[in-house]
Amino acid sequence: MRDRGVSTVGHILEAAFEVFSQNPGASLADVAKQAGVGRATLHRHFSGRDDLMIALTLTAAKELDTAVEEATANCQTYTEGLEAGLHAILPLAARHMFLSTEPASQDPRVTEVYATQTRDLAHDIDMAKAEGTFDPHVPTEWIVQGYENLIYAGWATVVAGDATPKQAAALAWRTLTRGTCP
Amino acid sequence: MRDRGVSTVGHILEAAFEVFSQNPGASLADVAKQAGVGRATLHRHFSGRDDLMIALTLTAAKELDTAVEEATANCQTYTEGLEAGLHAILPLAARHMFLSTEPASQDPRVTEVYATQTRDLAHDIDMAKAEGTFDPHVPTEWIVQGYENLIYAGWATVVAGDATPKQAAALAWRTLTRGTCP
DNA sequence: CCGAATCGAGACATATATGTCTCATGCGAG
DNA sequence: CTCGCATGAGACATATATGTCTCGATTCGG
Repeated sequence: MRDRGVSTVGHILEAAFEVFSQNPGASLADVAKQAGVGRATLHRHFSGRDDLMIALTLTAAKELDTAVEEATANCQTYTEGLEAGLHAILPLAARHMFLSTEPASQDPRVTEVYATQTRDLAHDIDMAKAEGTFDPHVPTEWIVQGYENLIYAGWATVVAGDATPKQAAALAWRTLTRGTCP
Repeated sequence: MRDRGVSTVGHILEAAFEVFSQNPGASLADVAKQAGVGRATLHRHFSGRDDLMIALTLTAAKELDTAVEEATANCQTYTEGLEAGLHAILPLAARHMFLSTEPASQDPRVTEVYATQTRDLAHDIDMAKAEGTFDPHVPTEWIVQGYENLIYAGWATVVAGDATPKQAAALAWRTLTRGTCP
């Protein structure tokens, strides 16, 4: 197999992340232009908008998975893993957030990916509860939401120029665990 | 002036909040249908999509302002005010969140409203810092982001059926101030 | 060098969203 | 009751997004 095909698909996906991050309603022509490919070429690889969105979701999930696995490889506890994972996810948050505002895809692979991600995160949080990191009286569902949304808050802070990714991740973790009190 | 005109505009705005909350890319026809008015009637009151979005933004800002002012009328401290404001804002978050993903409007009224909101919140947080509620070493910009995003997290928790609005607001405030540690 | 595959550009048809217009209807004011 | 006004329904034109197709250029393997 030539690598040109793979490269083209990669360019399109990368361009789609950039364009849709800035404007979720952008046209496929905008994506093709950003990717530096013809509009027809985009359609050669993705049958349409839905198909592209599904590919973006699966790509994003894989990127996330890889980044988290790599970051948590040497972690001894679930608590450390969650903190390291937060640091790993934050720089990737921008490209993935627009997907959450997308009308829910009916594709079974997409729904399964989301379910797996949430389930795994909830599991790790439950384990971290057992390690004494989180109050057992606080619902795990809430901590999941807090984890995800504080990552988004961190990314927003980075975009605003008010922190580096590392600083933002540290603030997010501190807030989730100890809050912002003195 | 008859009240029918006002009522129609109100219905359209209300419908737009509902429709765009679920699908930011919905058509104006969808909005008109949800509002129970003709498509032409919508165009009689709003020149187009942009005009409608601006009206939604200003309406949302006014709703927020009213709710917060009412909730904080009897508060003695800035800290109490922030907590009461969080409780007041959370139930309204759903209708406003989609506006933040909208491509930034160039309308001066919109940009000014956003600037004022953020400035006021930052001011209150600075005052609450002086009251000892927040660590002065934590950037105010971060606390602003945390405040806003934990509200969103709370709303998401409510939508998921995992908490009541009151519970979610309490969890958000607790997390922002003390975190989720035991 | 030759052939196959892929690509960019662009023409073309279609679908949807948008904006404007007309006309008949309903409802309240006078 | 009659008039006037806002409305609903729908026709109409336009713009944009989308999906398909063709053709010539480029690139890589043989």
